[in-house]
Amino acid sequence: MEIMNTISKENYLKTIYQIKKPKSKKVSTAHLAKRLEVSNAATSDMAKKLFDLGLVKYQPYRGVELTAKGEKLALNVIRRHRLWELFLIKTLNLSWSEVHTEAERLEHQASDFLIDRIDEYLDYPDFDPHGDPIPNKNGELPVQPDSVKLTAAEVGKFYFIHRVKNDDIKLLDYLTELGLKLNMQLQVLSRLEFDNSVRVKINNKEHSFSEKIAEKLSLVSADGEKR
Amino acid sequence: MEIMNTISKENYLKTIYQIKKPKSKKVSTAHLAKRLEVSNAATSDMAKKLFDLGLVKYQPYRGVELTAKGEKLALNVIRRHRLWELFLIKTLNLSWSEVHTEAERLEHQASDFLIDRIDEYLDYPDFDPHGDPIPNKNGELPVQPDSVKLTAAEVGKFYFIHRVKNDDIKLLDYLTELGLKLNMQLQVLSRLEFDNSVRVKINNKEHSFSEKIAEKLSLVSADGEKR
DNA sequence: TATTTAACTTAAGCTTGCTTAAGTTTTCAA
DNA sequence: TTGAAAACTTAAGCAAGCTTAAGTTAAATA
Ligand SMILES: [Mn+2]
Ligand SMILES: [Mn+2]
Ligand SMILES: [Mn+2]
Ligand SMILES: [Mn+2]
Repeated sequence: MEIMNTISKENYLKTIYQIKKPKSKKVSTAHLAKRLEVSNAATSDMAKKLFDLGLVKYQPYRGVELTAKGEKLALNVIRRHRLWELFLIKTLNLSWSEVHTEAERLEHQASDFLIDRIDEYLDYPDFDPHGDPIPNKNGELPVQPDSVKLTAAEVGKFYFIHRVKNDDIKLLDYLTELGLKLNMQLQVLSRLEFDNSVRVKINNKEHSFSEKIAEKLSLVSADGEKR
Repeated sequence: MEIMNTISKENYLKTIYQIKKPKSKKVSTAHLAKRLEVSNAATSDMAKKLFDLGLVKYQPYRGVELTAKGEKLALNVIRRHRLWELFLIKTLNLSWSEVHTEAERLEHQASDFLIDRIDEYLDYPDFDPHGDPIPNKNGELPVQPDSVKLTAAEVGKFYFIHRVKNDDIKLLDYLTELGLKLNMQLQVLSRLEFDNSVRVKINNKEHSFSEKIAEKLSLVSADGEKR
């Protein structure tokens, strides 16, 4: 078993990394299948191949887990994805959702050389346009600031928008439409007990977000900073 | 037979377009095979598939020729390639050969939307970094200026470097090393009858190019222009 | 024009990454 | 603790894009 690096394998590794929980790092093949929109049979099959390549631990009926080698490759795909996103936003000024869609395909192309040049052009950024951390070329993640989800933010306090989960393109488009951008300041006005929706003030405009949306927004405290 | 657009098919179409002569547009499967570095059997096989898709005319033992539909697709791949090249040169300042290698892979990725945004960013350029014409989104090529190859240029006259054939990366690197850039002015000093090598002056430095190199350089007359 | 050789195609078979259908193994509720 | 249901895997098979080996056709040459 030698060599690898196909688009399909890269997507499996990346997705395993994205799905895994911090504690139990095991990912069921069925869960993987759902995310990748392929049959369960296909993921079982691939699990065996990735195992033979030393990229995952795998025991039938017990799910997969990335090995150190597999995780490094996964982080490299993620790095490529996020650098492409930031690069396209900086140069072509695309929107959150547009950039994500393109990066989904470009992440598998581009040599390491090109990615490093993009990294250099962007001055070695720590975060991508959604606030997601960008692994460096050694696969190390930048230190992340303390953040809370909007669902858990304190009423009355001021925050900066630090990260927007980009697993749903519709949401990204909606937030873009509202004029929301990363690093904007935000004040939590109130939280409705009935449905856990949150009222916030951004740029002197008030917005109400459902719990489902609030869950996707991560904030860092703006205490002692410019208001 | 429906749908298409795989990386492999795009490369076949592009290569057929690149190989074909202006008069007889037929391309032998063996010639294609050599250029694509696959077996003859593989190109015969693919010829049938492209025929079934209505992208080439093909009769066994008679070579292939692009249909209008096939040519349009080929030009679109070429458009994507050349816009990527120019975009990467403009933003990241890569060299001729670097940019060509990356574009070779990126040409198959990127949505039409992204390509149009790159086109817009570059202000709808007519030529790529090697002086190759960039088809517009309808597959139309820009009007090309009258040019001569350095092999046929007049001794004593002044020209601008208009185009450098980029089918050999080693050559591109060599020319880059010499400091050659597109649109530079050049004077033909002499031509040696023995081997058809040419002496030229560029930027007040003299260079001698073999016939093989001179053939790769296209020039436009600099008459009546700044010297 | 006949025959040899070069050019090209077809046949058979491989790998990758899928699918559906037919097993297994786990899990969980009784 | 047991058996039905859920979760997962294996088997068989397909399409794409290759390969090598065995034809076939066309071209060149005598
Ligand atoms: Mn991907
Ligand atoms: Mn992102
Ligand atoms: Mn290509
Ligand atoms: Mn070019």
